[in-house]
Amino acid sequence: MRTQPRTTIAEKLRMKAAELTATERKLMATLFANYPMAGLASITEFAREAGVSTPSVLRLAKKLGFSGFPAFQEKLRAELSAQLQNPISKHDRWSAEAPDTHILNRFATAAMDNLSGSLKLMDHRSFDAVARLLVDRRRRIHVAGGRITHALASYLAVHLQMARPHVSLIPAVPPLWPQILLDLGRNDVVLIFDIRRYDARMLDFAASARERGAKVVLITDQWISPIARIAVHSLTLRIEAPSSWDSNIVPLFVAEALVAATVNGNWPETQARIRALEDLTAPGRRSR
Amino acid sequence: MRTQPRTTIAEKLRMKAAELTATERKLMATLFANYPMAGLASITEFAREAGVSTPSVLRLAKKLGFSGFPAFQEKLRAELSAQLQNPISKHDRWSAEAPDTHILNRFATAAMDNLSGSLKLMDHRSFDAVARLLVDRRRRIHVAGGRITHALASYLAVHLQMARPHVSLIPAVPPLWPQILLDLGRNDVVLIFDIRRYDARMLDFAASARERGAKVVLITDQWISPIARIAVHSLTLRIEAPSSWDSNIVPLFVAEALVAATVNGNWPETQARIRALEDLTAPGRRSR
DNA sequence: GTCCAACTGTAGCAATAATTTCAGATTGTC
DNA sequence: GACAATCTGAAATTATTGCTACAGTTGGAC
Repeated sequence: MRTQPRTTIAEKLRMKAAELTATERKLMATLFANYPMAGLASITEFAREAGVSTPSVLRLAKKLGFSGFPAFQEKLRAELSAQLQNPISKHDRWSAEAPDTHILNRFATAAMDNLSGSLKLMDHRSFDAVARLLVDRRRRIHVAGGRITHALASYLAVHLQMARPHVSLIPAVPPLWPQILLDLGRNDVVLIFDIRRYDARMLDFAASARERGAKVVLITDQWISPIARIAVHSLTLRIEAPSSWDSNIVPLFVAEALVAATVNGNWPETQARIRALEDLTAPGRRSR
Repeated sequence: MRTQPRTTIAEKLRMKAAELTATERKLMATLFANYPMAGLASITEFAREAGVSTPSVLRLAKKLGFSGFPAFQEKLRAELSAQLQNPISKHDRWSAEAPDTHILNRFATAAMDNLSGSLKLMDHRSFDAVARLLVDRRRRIHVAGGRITHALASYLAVHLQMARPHVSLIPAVPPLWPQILLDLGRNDVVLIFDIRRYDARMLDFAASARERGAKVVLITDQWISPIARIAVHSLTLRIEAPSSWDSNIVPLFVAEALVAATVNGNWPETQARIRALEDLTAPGRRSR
């Protein structure tokens, strides 16, 4: 006995996702945002919810093989009914179809715990102070990361470069560092990602940067890198994961939040910069 | 904020049970037999199901205080929707001191929504299929990303390299791609991050890779990159952020989950590999 | 630039659902 | 058995939904 229909509408949608049009994907997203309830209202309401026209809903229903909207809706009801009958399918799961022990669900739980843990651990005034440094256009920003965190540093640098001038990524190659240190001074900010398996050379680099007057900002894990003693601001995060390695989701989260804070801190200049950037990227056509 | 309406229709019905007429009790029984699905069909069907006439249904709805059948039905939907709502919303406030409008809290909320939304959008069987490809030691893995997502690709490549052999990062420089394509064949897997502002050159690359027999795997956003048509597996994610740019937290999440799945898929070999790697990293103290 | 194909929304029409009206059925009371 | 009060469903009416036709728009190919 099967409790779930052969192929659910959710599955059909995922299978056909590639061949859906932009409006149809809007509908798909709306439906998934509140599955399957969003599809149980009238076709008019569903369309309005997704911000598309009623015929678009109809076209999607037909694309999925239904004779019309009522048939589509009836299928949704049937699915829901089957799901409600089956007590095992606790709807409070992430990916309702996958078991709790599935790696996706375990990672999702861990990510949530890390995130909420980090926000409690982190001092939001330190965050604001770092954001102020990044907003200040007179300062030069250098972003560094270790072997694992270099990708994060790179990500942050790329985004900061879009938001403001004078941002550079410190290469992952220690022999190149001396010449960078040479030019550091009081107006420089060195933002370092240092997560356990702390790199001794990174500590040396941070110390030298500070000696030369640069402000060192640290993003680290709950075991706290030794660079914290040198840094003017440290953001401490939780990074545990159900795997052999730590999770860098929260560090990325902080990086993105810092970028957003930088952008918000001086929106007019950032906006002008983005415009100029787009003109350079697509020299042919005018930006809309 | 309450998740459950003050009094549900079920409660109202039980309270008023005494003053209901015989036909109305039939309706009540029918509704309870399959609560609340039975009431979500049209008034006609519900009436037929219970073996009464449509006006009787209407009278019951009015007796319960609703303006008409649609209002009654909407209430049922709202109840069900609240019941199905997943418990992420239950998570209490992040950093209690900072206001809700603080960028950290806003980002945290967005990240959570994206995560839960992505897990609904994503097909976990596709995820498993991708994981199986990554576990297979005979295949060569190539990871690619666009301008923004290159950092993610790099992150994934670095971690996969620790877990298994034959992993390479495709450089962010399109002129270098032809020589990579040259060597692609049936045993190659090309894993591409493509998030909106889709890169046309990346599409060409993916198409060429497929022509040569490589398996293309795509990680994309809810607007779905055109590469999806070429890929054997596509993972669709939600990436909206309260900022000028999209958030890459969820793509990173998937990358980490894929690494974990790869490691789990063949733990003995991975473990041996990590040991060997550590010996090479610290060449001075050769073990035994 | 021009064309073509695919996509999307507006507007009007047909189908169905929801509501009202009213006549018949039922029940209990004297 | 007659009457009144209440309940119920058939039929008619109204409101709304679902569907179709068509035309404007977009984006890509050449």
